[in-house]
Amino acid sequence: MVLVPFSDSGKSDVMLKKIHSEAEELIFGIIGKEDIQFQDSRGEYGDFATNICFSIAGKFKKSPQKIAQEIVGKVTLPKGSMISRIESQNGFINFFINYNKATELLIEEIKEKGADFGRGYLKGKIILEHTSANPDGPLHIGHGRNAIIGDSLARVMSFAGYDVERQYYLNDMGKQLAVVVYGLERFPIDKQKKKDHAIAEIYIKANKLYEESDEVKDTVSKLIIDYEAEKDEVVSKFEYAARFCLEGINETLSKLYIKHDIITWESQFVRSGLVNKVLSELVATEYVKNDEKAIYLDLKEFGIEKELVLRRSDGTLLYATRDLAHHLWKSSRGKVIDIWGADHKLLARQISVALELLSAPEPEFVIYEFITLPEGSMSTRRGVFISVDELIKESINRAYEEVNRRRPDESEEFKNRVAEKVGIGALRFNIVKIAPEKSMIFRWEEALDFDRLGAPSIQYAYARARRILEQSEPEENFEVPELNEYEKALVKEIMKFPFIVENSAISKKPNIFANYLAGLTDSFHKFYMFTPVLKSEFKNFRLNLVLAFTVVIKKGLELLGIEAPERM
RNA sequence: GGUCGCGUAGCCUAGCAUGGAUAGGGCACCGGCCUUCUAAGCCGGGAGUCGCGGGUUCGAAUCCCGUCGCGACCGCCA
Repeated sequence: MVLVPFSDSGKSDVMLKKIHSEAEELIFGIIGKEDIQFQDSRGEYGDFATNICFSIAGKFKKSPQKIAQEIVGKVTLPKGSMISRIESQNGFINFFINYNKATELLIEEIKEKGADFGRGYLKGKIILEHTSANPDGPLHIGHGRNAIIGDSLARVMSFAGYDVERQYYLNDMGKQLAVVVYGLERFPIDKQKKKDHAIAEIYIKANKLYEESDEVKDTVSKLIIDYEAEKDEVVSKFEYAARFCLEGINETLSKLYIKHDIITWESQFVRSGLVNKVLSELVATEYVKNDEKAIYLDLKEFGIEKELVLRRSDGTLLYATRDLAHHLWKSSRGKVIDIWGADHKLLARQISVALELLSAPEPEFVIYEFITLPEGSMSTRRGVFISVDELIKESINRAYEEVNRRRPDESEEFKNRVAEKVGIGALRFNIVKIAPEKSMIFRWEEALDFDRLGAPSIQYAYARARRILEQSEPEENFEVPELNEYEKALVKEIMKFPFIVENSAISKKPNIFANYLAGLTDSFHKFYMFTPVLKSEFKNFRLNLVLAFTVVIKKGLELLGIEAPERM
């Protein structure tokens, strides 16, 4: 692992940054300024290392081994250094952290900043769009992946310093919602069911009629045209249906602790005239082509073989055209990030190029691959899908069984409360920990995996730490003794926290953060096993260390939208 | 057929952007640890040609080329 230096070099209140700067200066003092990188080490190789001697071997006409030896021989560690030892081995220069000093500063910083420890200094407004499922039924687990990646990223980026606005783009002008509106006029809605599920039932039935009958197709087309023309009674029907479904969807999202700041309606960009404005601006470019009255962009020059149709020959506009206006609007508010499924990769490229033609900033896309069922792909239309609601229910049930088994004497209230936190946590974590570019096959036993280093294990580490602190409070002042290997490992993991926040935010990979949190947890469980706190001569110091850990792990869980139970 | 993504032990996965020292984990399997801060934990064990072939490099899981397998897309759908 290469540790990327902090982007804001002006801020040096981050421990690891301080230590790296010092290491850098020690080396520059001997060989002059060079482009230097540090990598994380473990075991006998110390805490971190640099391979600088390999890259300058040619320049100095000496072997890396020799250079490393010479540098290490010449270095004198200043008094009070954050580095305790420096060694050369195989051409690498290995550094050992002065834990005694670093730990004191680290814990003091955490106690001073509290939940703000690790907050980044990145600046700017981010418009992050995620979920954006069609209002034709409940979220299925594919939408769930979108929502969980999007929400986790929003949380991490926000903590890294950005001003993040979370948007849900509601596709109200498509065929799907029109079919739902058609269906609502012919079938009674099941009031017993959750709203989005009731809509799906209508949608599936109506869609069957749609596919079987040209007459129904015409009726639905008429609905779309009337909606676009803003006919009052049709508008109210569409809005009613969309809001009805969205209420159900939001209920699901809120169970996952996911909330959007604003909902944008596809239709609002038509109504405002922005879509037409975009169209006429694009028509003025040299890339526009006409073909039997249809208008499209020829983007071959940009490496995109498929033309982007903006207006059909019948004069109606397409989803992509409206989405261009939508993106233009978003980009006027801030830097745009979209969480999109892999099926939208082509559209993402087309949108990017078209926006470039409009002299608008290009959006960034986080593309995630599909979740499929063992028997094939999901489809709301065919009613073949696993809903997020189902997954939530199963996950909480499974969590309840676990709590009940492990804490049989606790109250029902306790079991239910813990089961919900653990169930939702496991669900979110199991999805966010996987890199978005990996396609997944959904298997219940994996989705309901409560094993080591998943969310329950992280939550458990927090609960264990809280249990210690419940029994004794750390004193304000503490002295750092010689640390054992478990304490060192724990301190080192905690030190990385601000780096990981920024790294995860900049690379837009919340899975990096999730994996870090598992590593931090691992170091705590090992510490816990071998390092008594309450019955130790270093009790006060260790209480302070445990306190620092709870601050960081709690914030870490929060950044993944996972609750940290005080007891479990 | 073309474009994009993925391919790491029986299964799942980290690392790949920024090439470095023994490829980290987890599940499953085997063997240990609860009179000591909650065992949702810890310790130990076996299991790997990093899909395959070439190239660049002092050094490749990581970069380049080729190839195979899987997925997504290639609508005047959304």
